[in-house]
Amino acid sequence: MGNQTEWSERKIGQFQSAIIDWFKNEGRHDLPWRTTRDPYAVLVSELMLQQTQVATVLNRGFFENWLSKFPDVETLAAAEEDAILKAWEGLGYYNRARNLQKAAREIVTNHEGRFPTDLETILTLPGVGRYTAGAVYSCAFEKSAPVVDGNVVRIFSRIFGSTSPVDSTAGQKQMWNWAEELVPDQNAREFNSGLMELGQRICRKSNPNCEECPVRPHCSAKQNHMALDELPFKKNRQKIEVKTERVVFLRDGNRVFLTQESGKRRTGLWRLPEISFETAEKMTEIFRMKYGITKYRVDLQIFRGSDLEIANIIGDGQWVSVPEESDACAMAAPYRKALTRLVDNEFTEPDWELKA
DNA sequence: AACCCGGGGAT
DNA sequence: ATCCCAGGGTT
Repeated sequence: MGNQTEWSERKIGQFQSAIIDWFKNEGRHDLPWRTTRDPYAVLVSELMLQQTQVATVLNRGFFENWLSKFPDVETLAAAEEDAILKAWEGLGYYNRARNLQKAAREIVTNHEGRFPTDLETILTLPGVGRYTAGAVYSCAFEKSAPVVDGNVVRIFSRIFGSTSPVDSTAGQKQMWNWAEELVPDQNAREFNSGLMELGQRICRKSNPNCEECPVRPHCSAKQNHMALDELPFKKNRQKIEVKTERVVFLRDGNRVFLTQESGKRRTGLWRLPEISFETAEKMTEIFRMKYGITKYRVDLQIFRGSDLEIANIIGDGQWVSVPEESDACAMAAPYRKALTRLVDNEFTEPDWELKA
């Protein structure tokens, strides 16, 4: 398999038209980021959608909420970090929110507040890689640039029956070469959006709906009866590690003690204070839950503490009122869930103790 | 090239 | 329980 499709101009044109027509007829044109051509709004959507499913952004109103709080680059550039993290709470990959603000600040200070209109300059914005630059360029400015996301990778690997690993530099390069060759000069927005939506809804990871696929005649994997579920081929699967995390629930009346993350992970977000194994040994465990983060499977254990243990808490913290101040704190999803449940139990059942 | 960064939807 | 999602940045 070389770097070119070896498709004729005529076949390429048929493929492009099939995708564009399918998008025009079957695409979801009501998605909030598709009813606008504001490049800032499109950028917001693309950052939110990085490694995040459409349903997650859509169903919880993250996009609309963000734009209501930060309607333009000037507002976002001037916003407090606490506010942007709170608006991003639950989406994960919180550096995306910080990068979005950095990008807004660069547009304000380096580009006179006007969103850059050429692909190369868009690509220089923080948090914007080749995919996001191409998506903004084609979807907001309706100009031609290739995009390769997880959907496009899946479609191309099946269309071209490619078994070379996509989680490699060579495999990625191949994908981008195909995208460059296939993206049309006109209607790049419809083509790129259609390609991705086709991957999301028809050319799915498992159980693809080939019957309704507009490019089925062009699909090498389908025509050659290859196992579609095994494409795209990947060589490496990540190994999961198990970790135990011990945190403390400190309550004083209607206030709880929280600390702020300062490492590389979930930086700036508030959490239940972490304690050592030795400190935890002297306390009573009241609640336990499991959650996954990146490559870890975390067993989260929550202990009841008193003011005396604050000296043993890692990092700086402060007492916050419940629910007023605690609701305003940006917290990672597991701690938000735990706190909600802890507070709920605490104020309804004085001597509760729950470990499952 | 390998690794890190969250959380959840779907199976 | 596992894969993977409208990826990008750092090492």
